[in-house]
Amino acid sequence: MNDNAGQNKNVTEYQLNEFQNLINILFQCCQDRLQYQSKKFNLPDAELRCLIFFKDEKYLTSKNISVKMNVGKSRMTKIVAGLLKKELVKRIQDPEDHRVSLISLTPAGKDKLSQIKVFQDELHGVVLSQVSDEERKKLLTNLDLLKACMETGKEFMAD
Amino acid sequence: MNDNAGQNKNVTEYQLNEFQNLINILFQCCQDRLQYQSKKFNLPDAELRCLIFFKDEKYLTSKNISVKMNVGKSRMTKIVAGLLKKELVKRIQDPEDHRVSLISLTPAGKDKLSQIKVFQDELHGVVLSQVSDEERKKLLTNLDLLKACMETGKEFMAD
DNA sequence: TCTGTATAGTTCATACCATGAACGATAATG
DNA sequence: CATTATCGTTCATGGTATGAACTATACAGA
Repeated sequence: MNDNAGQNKNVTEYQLNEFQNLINILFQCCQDRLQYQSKKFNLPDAELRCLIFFKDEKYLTSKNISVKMNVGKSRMTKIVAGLLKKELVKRIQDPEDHRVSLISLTPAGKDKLSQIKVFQDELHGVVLSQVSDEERKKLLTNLDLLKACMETGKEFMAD
Repeated sequence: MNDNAGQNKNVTEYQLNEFQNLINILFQCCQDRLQYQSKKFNLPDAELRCLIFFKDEKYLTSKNISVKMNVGKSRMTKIVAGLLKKELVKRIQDPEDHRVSLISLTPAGKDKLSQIKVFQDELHGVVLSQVSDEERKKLLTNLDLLKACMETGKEFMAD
């Protein structure tokens, strides 16, 4: 194996171009969606994404979310500040540790979140319903495969 | 058709979740790549992407690139300024129209561009070479299908 | 108990991404 | 020639993100 050093084994020039092209388009679609929903819900994207983590959890700490969102804590301060100002979340002090504050959704926040969820489900439902159930299964399988491929690609980016 | 109003025809809850999950992961992978190559080539992402358009064209105008990149012209001014300062591109006045300036790569810019291309080809080559040629073809077909699905999804976002 | 040491969170400086309005200069058209 | 359109710059604004410095609290060990 790997006896053709430098050349990507078997991958044709055509496949490479096609792949790069498709990935770029797909990526752009995702970005367009983020921008659209950000405008639709009148919420900066980071704040919107933050809200979504409350789908599963009632209380989250700032640190907590910053890990999930993969941003620094200083950034997190600002995101939470934005949500507080819009009164979509509220915060209380953790009675067991005065360093941390527990963040949770206000009723308005819950409402917003459910609207977002409906939008996303509907949109992705529309996208998936373009094809038959048969093809859908194949599509998901292939996306899963692609995920694995890309995961491996990350090792290539280990500087 | 469409006799189950509201409900996305046939799309199961499981498929919906799986799809959203996969898309998010894939999107994140793409973002990670952009960030990595931006760091690797010591170039802001926008400037790097700008450079790539010179793969096919020798001369481009500011307006020209701004359309390709889908950004406003004021933004373009700044991106080009960054590349000029780094001496990766140079500009000359269009002799036929004094309003426009023609932008082209310097030798350093050509060099940078070719390095970027090599990196991207290698990375995507690695990703694709994870699977057999057979699967690769299926994968590309499915990505193309997904592209079409998403294109249709855009109509859903016609506010 | 006192003393590091670790952690949560804020503030500030910096840099990048992107838009939109206002503006000067230069075509192009009538 | 005057009007209109286009190219590009500048400026104000706001969103995304990092990293360093700092405060306050918690905790573990001498």
